[in-house]
Amino acid sequence: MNNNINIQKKLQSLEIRPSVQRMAVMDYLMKHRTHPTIDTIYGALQYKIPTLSKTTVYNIVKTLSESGAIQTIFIDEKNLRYDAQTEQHAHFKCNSCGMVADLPIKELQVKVKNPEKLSIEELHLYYKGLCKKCKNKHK
Amino acid sequence: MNNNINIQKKLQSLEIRPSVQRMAVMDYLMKHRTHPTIDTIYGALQYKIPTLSKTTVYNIVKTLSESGAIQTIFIDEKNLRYDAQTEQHAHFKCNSCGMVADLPIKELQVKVKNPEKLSIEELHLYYKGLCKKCKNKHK
DNA sequence: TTGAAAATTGTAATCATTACAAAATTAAAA
DNA sequence: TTTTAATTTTGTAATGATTACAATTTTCAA
Repeated sequence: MNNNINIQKKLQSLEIRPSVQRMAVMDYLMKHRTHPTIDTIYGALQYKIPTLSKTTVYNIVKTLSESGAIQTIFIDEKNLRYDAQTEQHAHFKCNSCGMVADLPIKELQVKVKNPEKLSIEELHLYYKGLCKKCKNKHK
Repeated sequence: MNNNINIQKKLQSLEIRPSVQRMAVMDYLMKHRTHPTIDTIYGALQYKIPTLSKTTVYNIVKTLSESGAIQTIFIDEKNLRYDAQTEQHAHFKCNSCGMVADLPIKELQVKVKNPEKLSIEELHLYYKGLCKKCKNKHK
């Protein structure tokens, strides 16, 4: 698979050694835009890499997140979630089923009062509500 | 204190019985716009209400949050935080000291693609960066 | 005054995450 | 290639926030 080569290069460009485990996590996140939790990632990869440890998955997402290769999402009270899409976009969480989706931003214009001169580096946009399925059920 | 009467009325209007504990938590959140954690709230109130249990604080913020009296903030990987300000405003978290501040919104214009017809109910805006103190230290 | 419902409390359980040390792997030096 | 050091992975144990639950207390209405 030459997809692996891309991931390998991507990690190397961030000075992250492309171990089997790291490539697998990165690959999984790039192919599954579902904002998975650690458990989901671990559950999906443990068959491909039978020796995989959940601690390793924790270590890897930490490394990837600190280097900016992926994003950590704080939208759920239970688990952190991870996202390989690092360009700016909003997230939506269904308050009923817990599903998290991407919402591409078409237009964004925000101005906030900042008298304390806080040094702003990132902006995160989270929407909450009901997904289509849950909305219909609740009727 | 006639402040208590306001809080009492506020809770009653939301059909929440104004117990001593609930009034104290609501009062604390209204007076301390610091987005405290459960531990902070409990730590501050346990002297005034010596019988107070941390479980009660959990129960109360849940009740208040479900009724819309307060907001639950998902901005920190460790703890949930609570905010009595329920009008729309953004939050800022310092990536160094962890402090959370309010940022009043002067102007907001967002349009997102929503092909899945997700039923959007709320929007949360989170900024992250460095507060003034931490910014200066890091130099 | 009494009894039912609601709220509070303390303890135990759960569960996500982190700490840590040992084992395995990789890269670099000789 | 062999040796050595650094890095990564792994499993287990610890931590810490939150929840479950049952007992107690308080409140409210009959």
